Amino acid sequence: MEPREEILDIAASLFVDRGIAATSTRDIAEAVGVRQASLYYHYPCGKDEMLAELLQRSIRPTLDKIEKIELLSSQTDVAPEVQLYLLVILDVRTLAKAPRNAGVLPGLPEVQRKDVFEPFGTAREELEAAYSRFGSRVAAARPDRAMTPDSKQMGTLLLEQVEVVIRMRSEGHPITALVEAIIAATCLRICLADQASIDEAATRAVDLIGSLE
Amino acid sequence: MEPREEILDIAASLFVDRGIAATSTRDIAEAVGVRQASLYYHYPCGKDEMLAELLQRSIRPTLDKIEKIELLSSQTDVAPEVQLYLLVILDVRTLAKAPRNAGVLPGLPEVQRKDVFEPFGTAREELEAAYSRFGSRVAAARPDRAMTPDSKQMGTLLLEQVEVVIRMRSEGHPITALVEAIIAATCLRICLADQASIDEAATRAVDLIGSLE
DNA sequence: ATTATCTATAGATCTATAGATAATGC
DNA sequence: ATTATCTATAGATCTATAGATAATGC
Repeated sequence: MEPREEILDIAASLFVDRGIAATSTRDIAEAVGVRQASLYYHYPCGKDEMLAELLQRSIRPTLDKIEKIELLSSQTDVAPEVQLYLLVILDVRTLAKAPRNAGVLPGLPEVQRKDVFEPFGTAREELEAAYSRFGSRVAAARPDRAMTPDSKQMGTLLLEQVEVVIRMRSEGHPITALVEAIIAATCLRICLADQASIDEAATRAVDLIGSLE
Repeated sequence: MEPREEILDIAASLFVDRGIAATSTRDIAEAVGVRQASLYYHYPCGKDEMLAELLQRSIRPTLDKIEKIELLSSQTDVAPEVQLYLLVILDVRTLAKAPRNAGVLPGLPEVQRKDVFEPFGTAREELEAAYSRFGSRVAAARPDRAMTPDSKQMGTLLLEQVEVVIRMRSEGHPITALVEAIIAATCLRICLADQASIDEAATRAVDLIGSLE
């Protein structure tokens, strides 16, 4: 691994384990096996620059996936349940694969207050909007509307549901196919989908997912 | 409010907004309107002591609630679905009322590494064990066991589900009765409860909750 | 005498820069 | 000449303590 990449990887693991402010440039340098000042050769702006790069990379490949799903849905006929199921599975997998579980970083208050957080924040809003759109479409077809959250709450609830993956990883749980399926099913249930349509969506999604990854 | 209490409240809000390491004793003192050194009169051990007290208070009143629910269930006949529903609602309300949304603190990596975290950590494990126990009892009665997580995963999933409340508060969403009901219903669905038994549990829970609060 | 604050500061970090050194590639 | 590291350090914090001061309660 080139030095810049190695520094970033080690910074990620320290940031995730201890937080940003609690990680000094010296800590990073020591873990890398280099002098503190040498980090500035690769990252002239220090920790913030490393953080910015980590956030940049975690601005989910998922945003691209949304476009792909919507494109696919405009070409062939894909039920709303299947669209949501696909989005959830792809997002869960992205989070499950993120190196060092870097998905925790955007949730840290000290990170959210930094300037470098901004682009990530707007990207996250787009993602939430997509969840809100997909979820509302599933719920719209249901008879019993009493328990339906408004569409903004819906977006938040679905996004939080998917991000449970981040917390499971933090606690050391492996993200198995069963966990994936449970989270996807839970999301559909939040939109009041019944068991039959969930099972069907799961089957359809498995067929389609290859063409989206 | 007495000074010690006011300091704690302001510390909580700064810790939640910026993290612990990123909040200096000076920041706290300024917000309180007192000199930095004066904090040590009330909190001789500084920030760690404040944090310890905040964690102490958030070691959920919920642990008491578990005992109450189990006591009640041993006296009268309470369906497993109702027991879980009650636990979730009481836990959600506890988190919803926590001052300054202090429930975020135990989730911060810098907090988890501190010595003062330990008692909180074991309390959280007890809570997770209770969720695991309650959830497994609901799932045990269901015919379709394929989608059931093992009981350790179950505990984590349910606990994470309830803690979505913390994240919703962080994002500014009010925790309405509808949100409460959705979270409780989602927890039951994770245990594969069907809609009819969820509706029934909700009704029964409303009757019983007064005697537990 | 006790309580609650203050001022001043020692000592410990931590970041980021300046300038030296060595190795590599043309 | 460029690249990648190093040593040394200025300047900016930040914590926690010592000791002074003022107000309160016996």
